[in-house]
Amino acid sequence: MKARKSEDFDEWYNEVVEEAELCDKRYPVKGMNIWKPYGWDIQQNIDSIIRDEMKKTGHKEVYFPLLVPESLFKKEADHIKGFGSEVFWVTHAGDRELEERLLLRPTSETALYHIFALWVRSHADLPLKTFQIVNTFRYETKMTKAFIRVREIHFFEAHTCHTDFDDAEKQVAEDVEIAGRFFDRLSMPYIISKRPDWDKFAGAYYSLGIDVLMPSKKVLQVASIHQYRDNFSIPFEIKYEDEDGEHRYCHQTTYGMSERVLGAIVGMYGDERGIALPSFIAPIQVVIIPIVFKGKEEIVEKECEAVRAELEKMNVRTHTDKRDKTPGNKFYDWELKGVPLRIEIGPRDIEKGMVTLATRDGIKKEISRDNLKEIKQEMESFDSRLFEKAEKFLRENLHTLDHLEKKEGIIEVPWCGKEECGLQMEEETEMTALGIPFPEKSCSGKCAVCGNDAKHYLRLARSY
RNA sequence: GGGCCCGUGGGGUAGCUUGGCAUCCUUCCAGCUUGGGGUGCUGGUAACCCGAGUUCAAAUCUCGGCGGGCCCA
Repeated sequence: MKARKSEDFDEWYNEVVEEAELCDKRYPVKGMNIWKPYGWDIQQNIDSIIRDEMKKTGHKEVYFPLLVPESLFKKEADHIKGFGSEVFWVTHAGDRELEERLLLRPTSETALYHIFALWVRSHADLPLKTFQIVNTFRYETKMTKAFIRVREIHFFEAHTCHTDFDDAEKQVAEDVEIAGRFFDRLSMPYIISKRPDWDKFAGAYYSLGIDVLMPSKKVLQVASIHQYRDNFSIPFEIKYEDEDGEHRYCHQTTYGMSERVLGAIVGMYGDERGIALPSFIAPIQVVIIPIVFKGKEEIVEKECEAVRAELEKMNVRTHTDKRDKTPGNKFYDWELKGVPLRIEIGPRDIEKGMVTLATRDGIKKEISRDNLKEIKQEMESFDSRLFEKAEKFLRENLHTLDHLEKKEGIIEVPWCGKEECGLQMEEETEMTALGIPFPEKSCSGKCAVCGNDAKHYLRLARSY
């Protein structure tokens, strides 16, 4: 690594995603990178967390087509207004112009809801809880950045339909819980904010944004939860017959996340040596480095294999690095790739009946060969150290103020709730309004702009 | 949306002002050596983003495209 994380985070980030072999940025279409095997492995592990959560909460996995006819896309007015300028169009097949243009989904509402209208007939069909993990496309005009702003997005989206607003609200609450468990697995501290009306999702009644704080002290939105009310069900005619034979429109919600979660992991836990992975998603949780001396190859090799087998039996994902490189070289390699734990086995260890353990965050100790169970415990404490470090950073950079003041990180200032005051705060601080804290935090001060009684805190930060 | 900078082996670079021979480091491959924090030596593979123009001659000058990075709204 050439760039230093502590000095130039953005440059460090650009370098580390390639050096750690997460992606290859040389594909000749802007904003479309290649997932390398190691990076894809990690992303698959992240996906499996949310897939498990979805299944546990009664969502069914679906997979809808990539192309959406123009006529469907145009059904909800705000939605087109929000996404219209960033869709990729398919206009030709061979050299014949298509009768109706097709677009690559920037998100899948319009594709799904046309069909939901056919699936939902009666109250017995509700709630309808679905999700899919697909690629979506947005023509970003701003600067692209690996995993953080891309044009082909690896997207998780849950879509639900409900009998009424209250039932949809329950879904929003469940989504908040799911997010909590999801980010816990990743040892990742986050904040939830109810987005201001001028910044909610195109077509939503309201939006909750989940943000994390990157080392550059800019926030990164990693997930969103939307309450649509009947904004989509009316134009798409998603109706059901209730117990009394009345026809009613559904209320809907969505929950979405992307590979930005991986971007956040890279940014939040990495250091000058490379990335660091929470053990739950690390493709390799323990790497074994044989310390080979001439004449003792066989003993060392055997011992490594025995340890590997024992760890595998404990369901620890283990890899032995048998490459013909010096140990120091291998240490740097695996640190770059963020492997949580490293075990070194050499003649000295074998004599003593020990193995040498080194954690990715720099703790080195010996553990008894007969007590490899400890490894599980070591992984857990590694994960909690990751969390504590990131949590401390978030806490230190979240400032609750009683007046408007430009600060690094996230600020919370009293706000009367009027759009013009909010917009003025954005302008004066050169920050983006994230919204009001969720759950709501009581605020008794005076609006930092107009001086009237404040209704909420408004959170602001510079953002990616 | 507005402005600025940049594209040379896989990665990082020198050369460009003043047109002609493309430099060094690293990675990679082969061999020996070494092996508890980037061993050493020998040999090898490998590059001027694309297109057009100027010219006897273009990495170098001009225009366009594509790609990358930064700043401001």
